[in-house]
Amino acid sequence: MKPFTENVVKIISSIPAGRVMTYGQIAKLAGSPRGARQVVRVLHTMSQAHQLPWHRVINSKGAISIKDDQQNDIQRKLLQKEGIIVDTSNTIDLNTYQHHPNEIDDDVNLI
DNA sequence: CACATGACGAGGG
DNA sequence: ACCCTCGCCATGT
Repeated sequence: MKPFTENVVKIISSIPAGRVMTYGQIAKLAGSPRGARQVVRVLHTMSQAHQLPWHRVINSKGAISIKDDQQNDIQRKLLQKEGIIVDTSNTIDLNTYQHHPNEIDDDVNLI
């Protein structure tokens, strides 16, 4: 597996339940700042074999991006099942749920 | 090598 | 805030 693809797989695998990351954010961390579309490709090709939490990846606006209605529905339900609130326009509040890998684990252990 | 693909994203109207 | 266009780029064929 090529480095970029491998990085993307690792990053996506590391997203905790109840949090999300954006395509662009993942691409940047994986070493290709403008490679958001490559993240999409990785999701298509590697999701099954690597059992990726593909549903935790959304677009820069915080919205679920899948066009197919049924798949879109599945993603929304998977996210809600993890406690994430998805509003009526299929959007999630990034300030609340976006995962930033370098930060200290939140909530519980803050002073 | 040329070209198509794609669950994107930034910017402008 | 919505809609569209255009640039983007790792891979596969």
